[in-house]
Amino acid sequence: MTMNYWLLKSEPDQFGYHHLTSAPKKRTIWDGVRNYQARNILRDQVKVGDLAYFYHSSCKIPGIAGICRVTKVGLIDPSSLDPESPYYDPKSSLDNPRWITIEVEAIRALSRVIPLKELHQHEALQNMVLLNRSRLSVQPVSQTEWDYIEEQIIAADR
DNA sequence: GCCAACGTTGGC
DNA sequence: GCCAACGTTGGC
Repeated sequence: MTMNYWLLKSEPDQFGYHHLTSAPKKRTIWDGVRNYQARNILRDQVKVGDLAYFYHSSCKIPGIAGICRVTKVGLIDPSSLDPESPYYDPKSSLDNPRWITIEVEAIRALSRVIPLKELHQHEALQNMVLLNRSRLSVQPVSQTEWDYIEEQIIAADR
């Protein structure tokens, strides 16, 4: 069986990692993604059991804040069907849903946010999607990159 | 708040 | 299907 790794962006002012850890069952539906490439990844590639970095964007110190695990896939994004939601999409419906997403569960917060600036400094991470396609809000992390970050950055903090 | 990068829309 | 105009993301 193959294991996939991902990076999910969220603005901590709206929903930070601590929101996830204090949510019921430490879980949340990853709603509000309205970019087709990101949607396609969520719909077609992300599997239950995959791990993901929870990344804080558009904030004072952008970076990786925690780790989460995928608990459900193939969910219709509820916000897309809710006329009250800022993410409402009138072109989406229950019968023909346009925005498919996942549920994730908090695994652990990192002892510190690993700043984007720091990731940039590692030669081994120069090919990370995060450092090259900065606007994609759901993106793959390679096994090599994941292992490097775990071993060289996260473990080094302990 | 600025602005570069880049995604989306819509006229043709 | 092209591409100009426009909107959004996100680091700084």
